[in-house]
Amino acid sequence: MSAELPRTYDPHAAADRIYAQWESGGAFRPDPAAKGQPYSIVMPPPNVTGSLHMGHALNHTLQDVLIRYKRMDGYDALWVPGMDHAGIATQWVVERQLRAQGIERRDLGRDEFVARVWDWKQESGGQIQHQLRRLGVSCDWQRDRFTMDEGLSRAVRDVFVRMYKEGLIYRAERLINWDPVGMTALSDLEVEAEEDFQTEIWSFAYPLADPVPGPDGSLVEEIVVATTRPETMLGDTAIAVHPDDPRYQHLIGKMVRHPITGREFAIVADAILVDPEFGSGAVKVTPAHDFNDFEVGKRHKLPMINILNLDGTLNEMAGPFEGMTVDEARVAVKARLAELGLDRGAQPHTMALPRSQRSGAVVEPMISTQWFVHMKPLARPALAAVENGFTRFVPKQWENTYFAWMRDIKDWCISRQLWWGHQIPAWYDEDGTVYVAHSEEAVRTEHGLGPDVVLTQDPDVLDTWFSSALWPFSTLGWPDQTADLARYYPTSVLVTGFDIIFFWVARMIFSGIHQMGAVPFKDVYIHALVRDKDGQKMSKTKGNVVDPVAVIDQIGADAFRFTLVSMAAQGRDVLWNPARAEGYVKFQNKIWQAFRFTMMHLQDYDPAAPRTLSAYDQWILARLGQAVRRVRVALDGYRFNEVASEIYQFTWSELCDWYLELSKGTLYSKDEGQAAQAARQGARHTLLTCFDALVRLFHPVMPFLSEEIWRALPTLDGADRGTVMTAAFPQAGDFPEDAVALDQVALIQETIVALRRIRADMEIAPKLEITLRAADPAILQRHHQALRDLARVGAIQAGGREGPCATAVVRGIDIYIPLQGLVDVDAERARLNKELKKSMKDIGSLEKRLGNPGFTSRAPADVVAGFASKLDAARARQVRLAQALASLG
RNA sequence: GGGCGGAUAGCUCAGUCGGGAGAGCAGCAGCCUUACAAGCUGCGGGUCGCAGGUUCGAGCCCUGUUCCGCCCA
Repeated sequence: MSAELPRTYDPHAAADRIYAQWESGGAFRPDPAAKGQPYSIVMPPPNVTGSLHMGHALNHTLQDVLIRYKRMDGYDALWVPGMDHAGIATQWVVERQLRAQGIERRDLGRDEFVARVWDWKQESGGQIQHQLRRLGVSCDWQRDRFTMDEGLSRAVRDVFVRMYKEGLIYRAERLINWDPVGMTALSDLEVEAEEDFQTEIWSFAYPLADPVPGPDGSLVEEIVVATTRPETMLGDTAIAVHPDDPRYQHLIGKMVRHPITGREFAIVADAILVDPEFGSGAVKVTPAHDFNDFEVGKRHKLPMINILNLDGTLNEMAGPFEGMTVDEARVAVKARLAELGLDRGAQPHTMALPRSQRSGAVVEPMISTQWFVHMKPLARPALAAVENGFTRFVPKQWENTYFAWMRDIKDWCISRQLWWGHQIPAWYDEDGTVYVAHSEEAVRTEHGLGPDVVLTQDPDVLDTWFSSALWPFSTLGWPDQTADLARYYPTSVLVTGFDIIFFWVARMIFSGIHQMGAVPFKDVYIHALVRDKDGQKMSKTKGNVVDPVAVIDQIGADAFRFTLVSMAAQGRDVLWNPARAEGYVKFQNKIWQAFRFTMMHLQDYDPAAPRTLSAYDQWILARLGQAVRRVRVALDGYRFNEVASEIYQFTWSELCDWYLELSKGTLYSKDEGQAAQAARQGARHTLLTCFDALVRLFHPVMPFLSEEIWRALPTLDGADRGTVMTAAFPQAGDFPEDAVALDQVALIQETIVALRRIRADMEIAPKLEITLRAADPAILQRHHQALRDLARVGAIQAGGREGPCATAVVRGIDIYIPLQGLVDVDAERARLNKELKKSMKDIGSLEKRLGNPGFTSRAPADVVAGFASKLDAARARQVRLAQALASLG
């Protein structure tokens, strides 16, 4: 059989085939008949325009690890996949394609354009889902949902109508963020600050309508203001100064004249807006184009003058500057004011420039009528839910981020001037009266409007996140009371990145509470961003993007996943380092080699034959049990890097480095005696047992490799094993502790390590056998084979030191290695001196600690006792080493 | 300006009771030993950012501080 196994593992050979078998075999679907509780996850829906990036790969790998673990552990595990319609992004993709054919969106008309978007979605949308399959995700594709599909659209309309009727959604004229390139309103969250934008702060003078005497008696004819946006002065409707500023007391309430339009307006006192330390201490106020000024306008009942068109050019209110872009107007206004002799100079200035997350355009605050969600009433229970632990953030520190945002929440602008998305279920009659209902028909019925009344639906669509906020229940069939909804809501855990805590997590929480009366998930596991190995964010412009699909092509999904899992430490960025990945490719191969070894020795395995288990067999099984316990604890605590670490350590450092080597003596023995045969069957049985459990243990992380090995392993009854996906996840109790075996093998390991060290230090040729001598060699003799195989020990004799010997002190026992003809005595003397020095340092530190009365009296007794016994052992060792040294003369 | 996170071996990072500092990679030395040279064996390498404090005892807790990153305004 082993002859059929390739010498090296090819991660690509069977991956696609295995995945197809899982999927067609229904292994991804939940099993309501499972003995355990439901365990459910809804996938953060990737954008339909997206392709797989490292963040997705990490996100989905972690979810897959959890869902595979729980599924194997007997839970009725459901993982719902899906995609997001990504309003702006998708509209842009399709618009760009049409434009390449010379077609403009507006020429097609709305219905035709939306139809084209659907066509595009059918053909090339969602390639990310194919890429996710490459990664091995085990979500239930039969439950695949899309935020624009019929069911979810109904949920969106339903929520909108309900919340409108509850007064939680309203339409109003407000200052909003306007994207002049995307030509749509944006929510606060969709505006990103470009930090460290270098500009200037430019000062100019407003002439007073009537000059007044200043404090010193001279005539004051102007007031100087400073701004980073000179063009907005066309919309100024006040000047503000601090009420306590002595420089301006005499000007409060006086009027200035607009140097371009001639309008007159007042100098007002406002303690909130004005920082007297900043600039001249006087601020121009443009209520229609600045959020702070808007508040000032409300406080002082100032008029609002909108100077911008929707495309960002200046409108008729800008007089001679009409039609210019903001940038052009800035230059022109400055020039005009300079001509008028009002320029008062400029200073370099660094600021944060608001940009649209999608289009990159500079966002303009603009007065506009839009739809909003009234947030305060929704935020209150959403805060309480997390405060009271109904939803738990992991790592916990993210709760603070959530709280901070929720406590200071602003109303949410949900309307977007786009065509692709959920059109707002609101209709207007010719008087502009608004009616909200599920459909035009419902509007007519509910409001008794006859067919003669002309109704027009609101052309705007809803923010994509409005539908994403419903995802945990809309995907399960809500508003219908489906069986899925009853069984799988609330979901068990949400796995996502911290960058969308506000966009998505928070909104799902208040939506779930409001619509369902229960939080949407019990845990939120927040993972980090994937950066490059130098900690830089991956971006196309930097050219440091790593394509996960290319990595999978190169090293396979399993090694890729294992790498991601091993790097997913809580509260830390994931720095993608190819060197780490390379290490796990080697690990994958290591598993393969151990598997080949196992299969080689299982050829003659007979489950029915008598077998005896050696101390090594019992030892590795006990260690396996410990590894299983630790892996489970790590999985339950979302400590993914520890999961990887435990699997790696056990497989390589315990199973391969020790057990396989220790078992060779038995396995390769030619002894045909009954005892030897039973021992061989015992070792074979242990190999099978280990691999059988080990592949189940690492299946959630490395699904393909585990499946290949699982299917190749023989079964006790010769029956088909089925898929490892639905095999039971190992329990620690399957492999009980065996204190005697653990202790005995630990002693042999220590002995072997000590002997190897002596051999290396003293440069004893690897092929030369050494002789051991000890006062009571019984235990060494019992493990003679292991000592021979792992440390080239020849004879083991009873006795003490005779002639020049090297000395190993293991657990207070002296073991002598006669050096006759092996090595020169000086080398051993040097070695012993080195050991002795170490030992004395050791004793010094222990004595110091135990000599401290504060320690002995205050530290817990078991801790003190622990150190005391360490000191005893260290002293004994020192004596032995000194004797050995003396014996060399 | 407010908040959060990080700083531990040459590099990348673990370190969840406060009880003698760890891994992988890199480095050095030796090995083709019957699963694996994508391997095996051994070795060297640390002022746990800095300064205080609490404690018998601090990488870990507290205060301050420097630098880096992120979020919010």
